[in-house]
Amino acid sequence: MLTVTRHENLPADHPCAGCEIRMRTFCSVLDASELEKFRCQGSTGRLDPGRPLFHQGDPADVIFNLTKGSLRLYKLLPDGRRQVTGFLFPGAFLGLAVRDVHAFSAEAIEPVEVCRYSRSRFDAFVDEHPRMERELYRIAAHELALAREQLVLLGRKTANERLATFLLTLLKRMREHEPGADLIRLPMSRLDIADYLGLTKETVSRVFTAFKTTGLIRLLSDDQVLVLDCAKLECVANG
Amino acid sequence: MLTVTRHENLPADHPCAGCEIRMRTFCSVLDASELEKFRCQGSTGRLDPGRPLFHQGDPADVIFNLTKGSLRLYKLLPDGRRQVTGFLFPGAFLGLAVRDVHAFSAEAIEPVEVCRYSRSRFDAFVDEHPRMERELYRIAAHELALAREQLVLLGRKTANERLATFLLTLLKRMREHEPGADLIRLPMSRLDIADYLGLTKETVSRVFTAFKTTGLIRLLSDDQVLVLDCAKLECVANG
DNA sequence: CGTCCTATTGAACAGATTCAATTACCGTGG
DNA sequence: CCACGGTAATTGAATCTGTTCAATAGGACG
Repeated sequence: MLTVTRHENLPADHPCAGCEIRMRTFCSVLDASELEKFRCQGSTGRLDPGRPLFHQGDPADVIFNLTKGSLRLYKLLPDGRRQVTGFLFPGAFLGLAVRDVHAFSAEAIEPVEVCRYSRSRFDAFVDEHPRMERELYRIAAHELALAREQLVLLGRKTANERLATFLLTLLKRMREHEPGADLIRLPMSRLDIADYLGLTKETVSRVFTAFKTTGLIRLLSDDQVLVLDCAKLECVANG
Repeated sequence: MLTVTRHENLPADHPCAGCEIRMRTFCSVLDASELEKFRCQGSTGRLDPGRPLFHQGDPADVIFNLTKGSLRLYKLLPDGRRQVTGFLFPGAFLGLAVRDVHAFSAEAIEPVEVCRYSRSRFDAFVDEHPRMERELYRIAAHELALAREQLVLLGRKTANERLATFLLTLLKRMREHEPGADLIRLPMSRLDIADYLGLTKETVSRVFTAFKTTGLIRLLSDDQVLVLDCAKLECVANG
């Protein structure tokens, strides 16, 4: 979602003080010591894989900074069909719903650590710091652009194109941290990927196999993908 | 997208002065006479059906208030596949891209009238009126929520569910203006609907026929749908 | 009344799903 | 160290939903 940066000015006892990632989103407005003001009591949270951080419909009175692990965000249909709307990685903020309840659920994919902040105190801060509004707007507008790209993927792309696009997005994210990287880690299951791409886990698996066969990727393990031919993958991604 | 309201304080020579709809979005901050400050020279625009207001990639230096008619917003894949990301109706604002170029194209569906405003003057105004930022954020967050609902539709719903959901959305919009209404006008073609719902025009047509056959709707004409059984339509929409 | 465009309908087809079976992997305990 | 059990991933075959391509019908307009 957004690039991250090292933080330098957190109190030593801060739960995030040991982790090297830090949300850059608010950096222009909010440094880490400012952020500190909104910390909740018992501000650190740990989640085992599969555990929910919150569910759709839960009151959105806390905001989170994901400091370790990864999350899936999803919506459910009444009969249980699931659409994963996104994956979050360390550095991401979540819980910034406009409504007072969450519009989707958030679950840990791997062991997760989050920092909790008081929503009401954060809101009050925003009231007093108008430039924060601009930051929030920027974030929402960025997410909106991403969501619309995903509309194109879900509405018009084939299974091959979907998975290729997905892998390239992850690769691009990797390369923001580590230029030239070609190894993608997939903490999420095939089912998660399928529910993100509007496919079934079987189809995702078959497309992985097809990409292996055609020399686009190599699977080092279920969750480690080596991108062998990035250019060709981009061709596949865009039809 | 957003409810509209009458305007009372526009100059008599304003191109929007004759139309009864007005964007309510900025009402808490911006009244119509304020908005007036951002008007461009030759601020009224008219568009014939099928004509573009702007294309993906065009510089986003003007913002528009749609005062008459309707627009489709869409993105294209290199090979011409199209995903319609939304339809806009009178009262809608558009052109508020964060980037300096548009991320999608906008075309008239019916004869359209827009009011043009200077983007740079508007931006300057926003700089001076922090509460505008909040308004912009609210809008973006709302659109984001809608886009995510559409992700569920495209990723996980069947053709029947998609069309039922679409008709209900339009009906709900109608009923905000006119409670109890059961007649939907469809200014867009079957192809537009198909490209919005991730289907083909043939499938859309077939589902319309199926809905007619099962007594859910009646087609008064190609672009007039009478909803006969709203409750049952809702059942279809949610699986 | 004829033309043009859109919508509808039909029939064959295709891509993805479903259901079922097999394989691979990982941690546990003998 | 290896056998075992459980979970996730892969593969196969049949099926199905929606697409594609083609033909027909319907409406608006000159």
